[in-house]
Amino acid sequence: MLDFNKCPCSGNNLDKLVQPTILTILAQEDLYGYKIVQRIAESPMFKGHKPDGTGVYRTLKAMEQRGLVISSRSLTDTGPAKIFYHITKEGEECLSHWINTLEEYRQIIGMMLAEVHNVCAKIKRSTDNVNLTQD
Amino acid sequence: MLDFNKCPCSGNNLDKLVQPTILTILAQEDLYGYKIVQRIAESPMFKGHKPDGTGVYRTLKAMEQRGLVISSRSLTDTGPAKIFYHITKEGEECLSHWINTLEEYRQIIGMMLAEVHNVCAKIKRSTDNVNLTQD
DNA sequence: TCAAGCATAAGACATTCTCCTATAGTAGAT
DNA sequence: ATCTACTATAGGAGAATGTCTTATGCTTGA
Repeated sequence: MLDFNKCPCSGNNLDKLVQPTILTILAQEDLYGYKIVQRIAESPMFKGHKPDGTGVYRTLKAMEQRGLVISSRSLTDTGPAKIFYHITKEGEECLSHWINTLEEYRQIIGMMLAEVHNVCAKIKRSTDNVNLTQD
Repeated sequence: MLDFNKCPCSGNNLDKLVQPTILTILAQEDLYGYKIVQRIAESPMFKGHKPDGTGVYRTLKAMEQRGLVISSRSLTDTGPAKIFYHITKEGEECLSHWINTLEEYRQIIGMMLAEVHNVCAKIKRSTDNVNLTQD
């Protein structure tokens, strides 16, 4: 039997939206990787379930190379070394681009939804008809 | 200078939604790979730009292995061999699951949008203030 | 007969994801 | 005192995905 929990139809496909999530977090305050992981976990799309830490650290480094954020080691702190990330002007610009893109995504998903609804309703009707005939 | 056209903030991140798109297409009529590629291209998220054919063919095979669709070679046709795909009961069930998932995605993106809007407005205000002070 | 489009698909490389492991410091419990 | 759990970062490896090139062979029209 098909396990729909392991099917993309049950979600867990919004991974690529981690980047705007990080930018949104950093637009509000400078933070280090570990805390960013926790904040991402709190975001609506992760619902408390932490994303892979390694992935986030690597994403942050990639984002720094692309000039969206800059990092600095914390000097004041005792405890394990933290690497704080600060959003750049380009990062802010990138985030404002995301508004258009997210709006487009929402529209596209809305259109898909309308179509899927439509198609599923048709399927249901024809299934019901079969059942009626059989009864 | 950062090229935002190559940034995910400019879109092209909805690749994983190819599967529900295929299911939606096949829920309406049996079709073969090449035509499916064209239909996907027509879908709102691809805006006329064709997805990679190899990828679609492989996705279809994977979907068949998962029991969402079944294939059959066309017998009647002259011309190059076509492999028609037909949606299964499980495929239809999967598609109906997608309704919930897409609805959730739309909600999540809506929440993200609200937050990004909010944050960008703050950034804009503080930038404006700096400009005012400078003038 | 030549080019363009139809139709499928393997190969190969790049990118991305995820799991496992390693490090090292801190805080609280037993 | 020492042990466990948590904080904090990160490399390595293999799996999964994505994408580009190439190959095959048929059809249609110039």
